Amino acid sequence: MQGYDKYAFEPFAVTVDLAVLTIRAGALHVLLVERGQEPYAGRWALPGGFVLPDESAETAARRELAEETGLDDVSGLHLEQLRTYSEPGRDPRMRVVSVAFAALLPDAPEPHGGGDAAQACWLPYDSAGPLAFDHDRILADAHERVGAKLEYTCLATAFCPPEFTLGELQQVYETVWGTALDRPNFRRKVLATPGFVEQVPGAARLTGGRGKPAALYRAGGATALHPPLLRPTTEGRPS
Amino acid sequence: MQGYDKYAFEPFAVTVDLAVLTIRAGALHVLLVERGQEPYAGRWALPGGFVLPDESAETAARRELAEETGLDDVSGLHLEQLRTYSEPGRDPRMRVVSVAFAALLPDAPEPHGGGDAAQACWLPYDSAGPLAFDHDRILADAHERVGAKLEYTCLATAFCPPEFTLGELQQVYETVWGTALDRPNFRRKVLATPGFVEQVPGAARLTGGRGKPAALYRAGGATALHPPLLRPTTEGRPS
DNA sequence: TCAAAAGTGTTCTATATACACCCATGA
DNA sequence: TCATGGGTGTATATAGAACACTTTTGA
Repeated sequence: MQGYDKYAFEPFAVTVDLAVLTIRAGALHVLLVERGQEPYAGRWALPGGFVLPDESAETAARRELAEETGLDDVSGLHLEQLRTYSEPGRDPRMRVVSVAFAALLPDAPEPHGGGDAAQACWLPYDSAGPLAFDHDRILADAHERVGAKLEYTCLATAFCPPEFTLGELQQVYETVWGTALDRPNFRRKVLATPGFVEQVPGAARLTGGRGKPAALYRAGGATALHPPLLRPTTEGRPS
Repeated sequence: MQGYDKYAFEPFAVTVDLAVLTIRAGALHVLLVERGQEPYAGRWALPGGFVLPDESAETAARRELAEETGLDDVSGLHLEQLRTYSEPGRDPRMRVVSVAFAALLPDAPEPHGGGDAAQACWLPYDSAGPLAFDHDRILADAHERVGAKLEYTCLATAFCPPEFTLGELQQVYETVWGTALDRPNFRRKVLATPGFVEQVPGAARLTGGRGKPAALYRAGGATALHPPLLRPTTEGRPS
């Protein structure tokens, strides 16, 4: 750690990029902004921005999230640091090191379009065409990470409103993983894990217009899932 | 993304910090360097350094690893990005954003002490007292991450030399997790996972001076472990 | 011939899976 | 009364844990 100040004013910009995910109408959606300037003008990109001098990356990410979504209170939302992307050529203009985050939202309010972005909206994950910069990679990493964490953490409730049915919780798993799950077995697994969910006494909600009203649950205090809820064998997932 | 150049010359330094782990005499060890200057002069710290203008964080980490360990070829070693630490006050001198990595080494050559560091050596993980900066936290995060990845990836072979016995592989798990495992069951699990290890035909090695010589194995091609090799229930591990 | 370490086999139990079935509600 | 979604029960297969046992080597 000699020569500490030698590179102190090298032109490194530090930014955050956010993969904001939600579930709308049974499909995974991403919050994207349309770029107004070169490079990649007119292309979709992940929302993000500079880390300010007195901010941590997490603080900057939460600020950007609030700006882009227009939500009053983003303090309770799940923000997960993915990794940092630092390849020298990832931004053609200058050296930009970007700390990427995944954010999980329960309901999907229409984005303000406020903040920096020219235009912001929710797009289905599958049709989120080629994005600007290396954002395709970041988005794929976010999806993979979230999918993996559903297996061994209680993260799924972050996609749900404060009160939800077990059917809605199951839909989170099915949507993120892209596989169907056996409802009775899913139910047993979830209820057998202490602290995953806790029932709201007496409450019930009609989900599809028809059918028996479903009991409502809240997120419990647990964070880890023991034993894990493994996705149906995909044979050799990436690490 | 307006005002792109506004903060371009804000004094952000980007560094890498490495938690270099190995197993020596059945105990987890960390590579540490002694700081020669303030702040934290005389204290142990994780090796690390600045990301150069034309490097990615991964490249910088590998360069630092080679400098600190004095190894010729660090290209095959496992380097894993942990996360980025960016709290404004983490270095009292200036704004330093650090990308942390965990590196896993098979055998433990005595470090050169070359490169920047005044002195470098291996210390047992448990007696790696209070480190400089937020390096205690980084080291703990590295341990947790490696422990978790042993469960569902073939990462354990990264701690082993090119040819190893199943007993040595088991010792990796036991050392990192701090728990004893049933040898017959461990053996079956490992051999039942295709591509985890492959036997070196005819080769055998005497391990403890006495006893039956153990068959030798090489790391296989697989990266993921299906089904996972879960550590004995610790009830509610962190996410 | 004993201790130590490798390797094999067997039993018991917990968990996962795949269903069949019943319940409550709106159309 | 039928379709729809919620909730319960149960048989079977698979995987994990515990432990007894055999094999091969050096002292």
